[in-house]
Amino acid sequence: MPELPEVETVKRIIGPQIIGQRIAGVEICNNQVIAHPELEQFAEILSGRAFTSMSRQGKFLSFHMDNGDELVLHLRMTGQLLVTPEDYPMEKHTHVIIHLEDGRQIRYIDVRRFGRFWYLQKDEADTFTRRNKLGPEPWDTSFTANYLQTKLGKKKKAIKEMLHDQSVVAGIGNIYSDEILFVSEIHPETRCCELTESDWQVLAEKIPEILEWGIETNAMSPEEYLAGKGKEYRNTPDLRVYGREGKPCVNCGADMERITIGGRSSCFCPVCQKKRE
DNA sequence: CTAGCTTCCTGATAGC
DNA sequence: TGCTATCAGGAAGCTA
Repeated sequence: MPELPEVETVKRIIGPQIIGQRIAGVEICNNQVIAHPELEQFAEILSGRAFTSMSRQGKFLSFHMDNGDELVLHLRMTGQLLVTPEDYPMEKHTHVIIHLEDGRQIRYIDVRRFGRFWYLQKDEADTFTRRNKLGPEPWDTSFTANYLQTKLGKKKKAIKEMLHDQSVVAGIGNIYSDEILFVSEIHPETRCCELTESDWQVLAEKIPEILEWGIETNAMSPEEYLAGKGKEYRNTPDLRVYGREGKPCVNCGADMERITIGGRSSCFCPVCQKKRE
């Protein structure tokens, strides 16, 4: 699933291919993925605009337009963006096709159709995307051990669940939360109120470290991306934890275990990640 | 305010 | 072999 590192990867791959390009037309094959404005307006308003830059906030992607408008996209579970030649084979779950003036296309593919587009005109108040509810990026100066401890230190919820709360820190999903807790040597079920000051310090350090590592290992060429990696969002990042139930821990060799926390599967090493007493 | 449950959606996989 | 049931999960919406 695309999390912060994968969304950043999409931005880095797609951005350079489309910046400066003008939109010739928009085809919408499935209206569910357009959240705002109304369908007819969406295609109409995009046509003729040119892309000036791309940015990312948490798991939200933004395309900035030459007139100050902004196209926002959240990929949710299975959303994919591809820049293709005109005659590139069409994938089954293609919902939006943005035609560029040079003939290439930006295609939005989403098997489960949870992803959403919003088009915001310059100065239009964003009451739609909830980006204003996002917490800091992991690299913000405000993202510190003290911030985490103050925000979460009294909560009874499992730390694993709270790492997914986008208002605490933007960008973490189920895969990277497992990786983060593993390198932090914290059991995913540990209640936030049971974590020590040193745990919060480790988390404040490991969260940006793991997400940066994700971005670095995802690095790939646009050709590799189009050839199939775009489907996985990541370039075999060698996950140490996620999906390794029953396999040996890369640190100690013990069998990795899997449990369900807040409805999400969680993998961890029962030896390296002990619960706090 | 929080906790817990449901919804959205399809494809992969498990079980019979 | 072929059917049905379950699971996967980001985030919002709902109830208590």
